[in-house]
Amino acid sequence: METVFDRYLTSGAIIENRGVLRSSYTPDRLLHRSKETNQLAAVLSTAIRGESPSNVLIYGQTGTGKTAVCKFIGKEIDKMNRRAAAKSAKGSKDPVTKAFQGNPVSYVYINCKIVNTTYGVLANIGNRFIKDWSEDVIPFTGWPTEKVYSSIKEKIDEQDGIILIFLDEIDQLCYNSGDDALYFLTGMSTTLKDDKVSIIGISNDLRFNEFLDPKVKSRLGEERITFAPYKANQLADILRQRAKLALVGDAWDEGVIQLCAALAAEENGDARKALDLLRISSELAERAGATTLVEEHVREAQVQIEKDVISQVIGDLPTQQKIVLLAITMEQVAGREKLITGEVYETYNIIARKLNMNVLTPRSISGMISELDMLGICMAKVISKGRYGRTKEIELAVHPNLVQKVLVQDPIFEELLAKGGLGLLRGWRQSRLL
DNA sequence: CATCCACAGGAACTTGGGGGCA
DNA sequence: TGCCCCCAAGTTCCTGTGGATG
Repeated sequence: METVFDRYLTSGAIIENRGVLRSSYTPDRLLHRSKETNQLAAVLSTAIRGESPSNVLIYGQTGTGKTAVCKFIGKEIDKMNRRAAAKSAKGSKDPVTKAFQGNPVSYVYINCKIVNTTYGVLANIGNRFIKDWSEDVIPFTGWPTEKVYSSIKEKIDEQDGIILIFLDEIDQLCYNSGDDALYFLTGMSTTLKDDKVSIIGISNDLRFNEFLDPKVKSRLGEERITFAPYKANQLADILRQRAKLALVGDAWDEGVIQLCAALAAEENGDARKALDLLRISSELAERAGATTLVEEHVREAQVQIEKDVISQVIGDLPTQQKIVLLAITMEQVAGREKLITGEVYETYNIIARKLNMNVLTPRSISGMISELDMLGICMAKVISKGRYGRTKEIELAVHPNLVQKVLVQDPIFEELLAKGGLGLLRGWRQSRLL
């Protein structure tokens, strides 16, 4: 019996192995990143030899392979550990293995965009490292941070071997909770009996550590590795490597690869973007029933990605921020081109009351407008209107229909938008005057 | 040229919901 | 049960400010 899922579940005419096209997939061989991989391996190998490990800061824009290289290194460490374990029984004379046996290496990878508090980072390290603790000894909240710190320090002290802590998007950690966490972690290696903790910070913001405590800053930045953006031809190599693994042999050609690479190269050589283009265009092509991927699909994919990203961001906004966005959108639909903070607040106030939501203070709304600006959903420029004060000039940066389309899916806005759409504002204004 | 508007945006504090520990 | 902690979201209080206006 045929179901609606069949055509999507059976191996497609174009895609054979979808996972390979995701940017989170780590291939066996990283193309065009051997220099960086070797640099990192060289720094970390001093730790493996038992010398005191350096901390490393890795810089590079999004999609330059920072995370991929770190995950690759992680895989290699796993390999080494397995090799050392296998050979230990026979009393190996292999010098590499010998070095490794003396200093087994373990590592944690933490994404600081997700775990962005001092407590969270420390608890994560504790829960993943401590061998003789059963899982999740440290609760996700409850303990004093100091206690988390001292107990993991104590356990690490007892344990043999080197510990590598990969902190991806380390800048997010600093924005959110200052340098407390890094202070703890960089301090850990100095207060332990032996040096055996190394922090590998990954950031796409070159200036994130400017305001850190100088001591933390210098300890953290002992070694620096910078990742340059990929060139178009390098991106093409990467795409070709993945396409061979992921796509049906004769369903794609060089032109498609070149186009994906060229479009991504325009966006600061972002490999993630390149892979997304290839993956989405293959999916679009398959869904359209095509048997070969052509350049037209790639162009469609580009439009699609753009829209998806924005929809995703808007959909994930907290309710109050959605109300602010709706206020800006409705004003704009009602014909106002440039709003100021006060006007947005007034409209926000009306909508929030219509929805029976709490009405927040102007200070909070001001902050939310700035956030919408940072997310690229609206543009908010601080201007001075002289006698008439200093404020932000606010303008929507996305299409109002897109906002409506996304917000209508939220049950909170469903009724309101289904009834009157974005044009309700004038009616409300008039009824308020009467 | 000082004034003063309408906020910007930092910082400390509060609230409410998660939890631990004795 | 009471007192301790963590954390995010929001509030309160605050000082700062570009430039049209009188």
